Amino acid sequence: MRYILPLKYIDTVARTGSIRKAAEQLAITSTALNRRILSMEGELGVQLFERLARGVRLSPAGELFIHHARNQIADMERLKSQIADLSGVRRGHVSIVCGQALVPYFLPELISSYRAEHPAVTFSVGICDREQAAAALANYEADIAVVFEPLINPEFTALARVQQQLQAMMSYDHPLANKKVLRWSDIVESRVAVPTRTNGVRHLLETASMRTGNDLNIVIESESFDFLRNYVLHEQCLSFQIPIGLPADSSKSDLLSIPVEQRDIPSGELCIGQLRSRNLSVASALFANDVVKLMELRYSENSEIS
Amino acid sequence: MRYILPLKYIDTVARTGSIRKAAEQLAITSTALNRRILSMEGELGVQLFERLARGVRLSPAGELFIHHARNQIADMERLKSQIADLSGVRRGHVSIVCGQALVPYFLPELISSYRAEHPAVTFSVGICDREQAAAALANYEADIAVVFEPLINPEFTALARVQQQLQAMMSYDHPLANKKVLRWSDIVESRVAVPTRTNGVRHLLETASMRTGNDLNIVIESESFDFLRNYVLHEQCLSFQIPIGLPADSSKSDLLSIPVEQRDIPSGELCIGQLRSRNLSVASALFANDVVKLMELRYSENSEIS
DNA sequence: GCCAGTGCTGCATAAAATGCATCTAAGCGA
DNA sequence: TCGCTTAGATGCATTTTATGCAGCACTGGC
Repeated sequence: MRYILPLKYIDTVARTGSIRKAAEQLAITSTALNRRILSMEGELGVQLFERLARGVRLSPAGELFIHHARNQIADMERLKSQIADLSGVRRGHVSIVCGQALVPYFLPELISSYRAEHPAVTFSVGICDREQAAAALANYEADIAVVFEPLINPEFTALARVQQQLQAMMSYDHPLANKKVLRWSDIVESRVAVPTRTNGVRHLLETASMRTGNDLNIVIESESFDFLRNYVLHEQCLSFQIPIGLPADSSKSDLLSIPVEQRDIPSGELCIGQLRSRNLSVASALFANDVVKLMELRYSENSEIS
Repeated sequence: MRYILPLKYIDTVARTGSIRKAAEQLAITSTALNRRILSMEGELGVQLFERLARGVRLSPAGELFIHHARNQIADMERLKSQIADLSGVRRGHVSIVCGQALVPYFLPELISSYRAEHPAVTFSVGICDREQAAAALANYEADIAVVFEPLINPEFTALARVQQQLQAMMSYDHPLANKKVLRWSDIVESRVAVPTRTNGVRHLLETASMRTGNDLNIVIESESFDFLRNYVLHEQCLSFQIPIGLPADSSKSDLLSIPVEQRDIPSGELCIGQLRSRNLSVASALFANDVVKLMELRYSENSEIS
């Protein structure tokens, strides 16, 4: 869309923090881009960017403007998707950010079944921690975020929340393997492999640790759940996951997972959210709706039973 | 704003229903306007307008587009108002539509006191019936509507509602002048001067009339409350008004107003609303907030006492 | 069947955006 | 302190885009 172009230009400059870099990305000369910005500033009568020696930075007015611009760009996408809908084809793009727990089973299954119904809809999936997820929504880089234990933020609105009881993962020959439920005392006496501090699961563990005064016996810390999982196959220690990150049929797994007593570590919240007061495209809204339905179907009532 | 221009062009064409008329209004040639529309349609790959012999009409895709366009135009206004806010001046424009009851006291008082605080904010006030109010909001011609007994419509969202008990107005020498409360039987036995059917007050009267089977003894029907009011000064008959259309100090009035028993004619709802999912400009939002506060202060709890 | 009114098109012109070469200013390192 | 590099700004020629004029084809009403 031609008429949206000025907004995209400014958005790119804001993201790159440099007119020249943005110009390169946009495949035009820095001169042209520079002038567009100057003329836009002229029309508004306000400086959108502060000029620094090493580039540009959004001014307060620019912050307002960029929010507006991104909103309009997103709105345009939504409009195109709606118009495409009229012609019978359901097109569009859905951009998601999520925590690692969604990666192994939940999202792949859901997206593939969604795409089976709507083949013209494309997806981008970013994996990140809770803070980055919030930033991605705020930047309009993502339409939807699905995160465990989200940071409280008035800018975001939750479409659904479900409780997720912490699960301990171990090999079948682990000393605790015969237990039905793990207590905090079991955990502190075991070696554990845990995710890094930006992660929601780690956050729950830290909270329990603070509350009881018991330190965890951490032998491995990694940002990758996949790595932790693989490590537990080799050394007799515990790792942790939430139900949504486990296979629906637990018998098929090469690892044993046992729920952790809720009195010791309370359930965390898995939350799907979007930027408040933002209108999602048809495709995104529909997909978000599917996520909500499946989340609630699987984890709404009986989340305390593994 | 240059980059919004294409949207304004299309908006104007949609409003006038003719490219040539719109072109005239926009002070360009029809050729230029025509081409802009063609190119926009080309980019979208959809016809925005159906071409008729006598002009153009929005196609389904055009309906979607025009909604988007008006939203963006309004958003731009909001942005400019926010940016102006940064520089310390609270500028902006507030466009209101309302029923006649707001005309004599409520809105003039409130707007003048608002403007005393924010002299750079300008107002436009349209007087219309409930249906027109809904249309004005939907067309983005008005930001806020204040109407009595609004038509139910999922497109609109109410910022506040207060109950308004019907008041009968009469001269001080009217036979019913000594009553504290009027009953339906009093009304049907009197001559009455009533507003036209599009009005909310009339709607309440009609409902009561239907329910009881008693016809009103209508001697004058007028769309102007002002006229009705003046008429009651000359002939001994009843007219009707809601509290918000009466002076705060009733002793200052040249007419007597007596509440109508609620069991006979239930209170109607005075409602301030906006288009759902629309972001108001700073000025509009602030003013709407003032309206809500004053409405609730005056009429929230004790609306049954005149 | 005319006529007024509509949207659309070819061509010349006006306006705007772009690119190139260049300028000025500010941080960085020796 | 003195280059050196990098940033955004600017003058000018060029390309691209938008506009206006004259005229066309079509439609509905009188």
